[in-house]
Amino acid sequence: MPELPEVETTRRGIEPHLIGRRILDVVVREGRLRQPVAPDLDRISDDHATTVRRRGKYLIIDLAAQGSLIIHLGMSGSLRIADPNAEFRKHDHIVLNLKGGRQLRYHDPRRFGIFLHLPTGDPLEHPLLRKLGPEPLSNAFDADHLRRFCRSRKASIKVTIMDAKCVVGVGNIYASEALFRAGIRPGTAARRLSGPKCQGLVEAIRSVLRESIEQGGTTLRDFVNSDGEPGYFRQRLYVYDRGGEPCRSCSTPIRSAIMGQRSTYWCPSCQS
DNA sequence: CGAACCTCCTGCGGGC
DNA sequence: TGCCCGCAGGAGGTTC
Repeated sequence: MPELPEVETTRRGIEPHLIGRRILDVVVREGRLRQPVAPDLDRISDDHATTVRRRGKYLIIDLAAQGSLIIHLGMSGSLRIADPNAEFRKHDHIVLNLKGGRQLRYHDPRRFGIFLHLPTGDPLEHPLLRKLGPEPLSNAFDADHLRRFCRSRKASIKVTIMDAKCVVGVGNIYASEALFRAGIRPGTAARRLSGPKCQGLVEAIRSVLRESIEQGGTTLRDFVNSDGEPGYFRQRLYVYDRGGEPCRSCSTPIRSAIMGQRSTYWCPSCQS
């Protein structure tokens, strides 16, 4: 499931194929995503991308003349650079034919993703992006910010760091992993986190995301990069999806519970 | 405002 | 072996 590292891996993969490369045409094979895909998406034909950015888990492709594209991979989405002669797979929903004999394919079995065209305006001001919290790898995300955000929260720290208004890009996998690194139990009330604990958690979130990006993200089932390859961070997960298995640090069985309607994992010995 | 819950969808895996 | 059921999950929307 794409979180920040997987989206960043995708961004890095597609960027060199898109910048300055003319879009010959667009084919929407299945437009029923989380929001309907614009039926006139092919009006971006003959245009080209000037930048490929990421904001949280959203990808933004700025076009030279026709505004921008906002793409979210949802639960099971992926963007791949493909050979136009390669057969379509089930769930290849949107195809951009690029000059130079390549295709960008948006693939999304569960169709929780988003593929929007904004003809005009700043994509960062779009309602989906406008209220997002700070980027975890930016200076705006620090212990002070986290502490202030947590202060008014009755919810657990795990649910809190998954809230995009607190910090973007931290999904279910990295929430559990970051809390393990920081030695904080996921069920701890957010408002009860001390300053030093907030500092440690900020650093843990940053390090786990950075390292996962270096490994090309985490592949549990669906995620592949723009070349169709999986990410390799899964083998570095300490707690996620390891319920009942021995902690990789102290051998205590990893516990799991549902928090915020999401499966959550922690080591009862390493995290207090 | 925050918190809890619902919803979209398909693939997979457990159980029988 | 094969079928069926339930679950997984990002995040906006709804309700209280």
